Parts: sequence; C-alpha cells; structure tokens
Amino acid sequence: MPELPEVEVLVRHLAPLLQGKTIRRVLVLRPRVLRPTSPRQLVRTLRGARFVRLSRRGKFLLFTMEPSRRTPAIILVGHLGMSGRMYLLPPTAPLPKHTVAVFDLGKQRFVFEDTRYFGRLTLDASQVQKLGPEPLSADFTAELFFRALKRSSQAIKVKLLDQSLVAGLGNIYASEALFRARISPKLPAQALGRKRVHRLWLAIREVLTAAIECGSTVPLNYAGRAKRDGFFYFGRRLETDSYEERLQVYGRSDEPCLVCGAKIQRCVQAARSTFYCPCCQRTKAGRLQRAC
DNA sequence: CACCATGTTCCTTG
DNA sequence: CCAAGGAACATGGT
Repeated sequence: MPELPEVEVLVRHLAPLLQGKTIRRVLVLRPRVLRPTSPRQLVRTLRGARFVRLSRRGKFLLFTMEPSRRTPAIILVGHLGMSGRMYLLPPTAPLPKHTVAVFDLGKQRFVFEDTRYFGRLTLDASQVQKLGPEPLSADFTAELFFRALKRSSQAIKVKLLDQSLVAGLGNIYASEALFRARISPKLPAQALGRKRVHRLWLAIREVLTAAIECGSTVPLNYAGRAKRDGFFYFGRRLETDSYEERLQVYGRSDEPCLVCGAKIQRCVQAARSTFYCPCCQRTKAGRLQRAC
C-alpha cells in the first residue's frame, strides 16, 4: 500500500504504538528483502534496541532506534514496495504467509509482510539520500520545480515518478495531480511554462494533502486479511455510504470525466498505466473545445 | 491461458 | 550523457 499518503498515514498510526518499545528478538524469513544488509547484521544491530522515533521520507519509513550497546545511532529503513504492510499482532497470532521479518516486542509482535517482496527493510540509507525534496515541505518550491522540469524532455507523467525530482509521488497520484492541474501527461516536462508548473506544484500538494486527510479520518485495518480492505488508497472514503470518489482519473478508463463527461483514457508510459481526460488535459494551451 | 497490479533497478538499444 | 523500452524482482487477482 505505498505512495506518500499511505506511508504517512501508516507512520502516524505506528509511531505511538512503537514508541519506547524494545526489540527482544528478531526473526528474518526473507533475507533478500534486507539487502544489502545481512540477516545476521540486522539481528545483531536490532536485538535489544529501542524505538525512539518514526518518520517518513518520500515513500520510506525511517525508524530511529536507540542501540542496546555503545554503538552509533541506528536508522532502520523500510519501504513497502507494491504490497508491503506493517502492523502489530499478538504473539499468539499465526504469521501471515508472506512475512518478511518479525520483531518481538514482548506483549506484541511487529510484523512486516510483503506478498511480492518488492519492499525493503534495511540498515542501508543510501537510497534515502538520493531523494528529492519532500513535496509538502517548504523545500519544494514552485521555482525549484520549474527549473528541474525545464531541464527534462521526458513526458511530465514519467518525470513525476522520478523520486529525485520530488519524493513520494507514485503512479496513482501522478495521474491525479496532472488531472487536477489540467495538464496532459504526455507533454514534455520542459514544455511547461511557469504558470502550468505552478498549477501542477499546487495540485501535487493538494492531492497528497487530501489523501492524507482522507486516510487519517478513516479507521484502517492494517493487519486485516480483507482483500479489498478499506484503504483510502483505493478511492472511496469507506465502503459503507458516501459515493465520494477520491480518485478522479486513476483506474477509471472509459468512465466519464467528473468535470466534463468525456471518457477517461488510459495510455502506457514507461511501461505503466496513465489515466487522463483527453478533453480537460489537452496538449496545447488551446481554448475551449466543444466537448468540454 | 490472458492481462493487470500502489515500486524500483538494471540492461540494452538508439 | 540522454531517452525509451524491456526485463527483472515475485505473487497474486480477475
């Protein structure tokens, strides 16, 4: 369940639950997911360590740990990949099929589960340091964004997935932000003028903020086995009432645009699906079109 | 069997 | 150096 808002909501959920807890035992079931850290290395470093702080950087979770021995401060880095989940379970509960690692905390167990094993749990922070600015921080300015885009001929949608440009956008919110900014995903990044870049900059921040707000409002079941769990990620506030769609274009090909009614299109860019309204998100600045 | 999937990295080709 | 395309990683759901 990745992308910045999901990670942010998870971090806020986990932080108070882990705060101050000591890891009594470390169990690693999928060593590959730790790379380049070895299971032995992880066990040795984390056994006896205490959770001090949990934060987020892009799509990464950063666990600041107080070491058990007189060693340098520890940062444990987590990434959920496509299907990663982290949650607490009672020690008696059976471990899920695709468990990567388990931390024994005494009365509870902290579980990292990841069906596809694309995630990461490691002591290597090198990937984190390559990240661009946090989109919701003051570091991410429209001017900086404009200058970075000006240097790239890549399609803007593809560029938005570049974590060194801005950290945390993924395939869903990239499409959503472009729709909100009424910019075609196929435009070369450098073709965007200041005005559009500013609109996109704002749209990115709005889309992410709204998603975090939505996820924070809804009771989420992190450990639940539910297939289509009530993750705000998938669009609806709750499966109960409220038709309020959070996602306006993603996954909606052939459905009507909520603004103009035109059919939402799907295309493939960099081997990933992009969703957009061909009418609201035109390639050229252009003027009104009948369908809109 | 086919196709799709929230992510990232690596490789080849031009 | 850049960009694009494909494959890889691995496991599911529809």
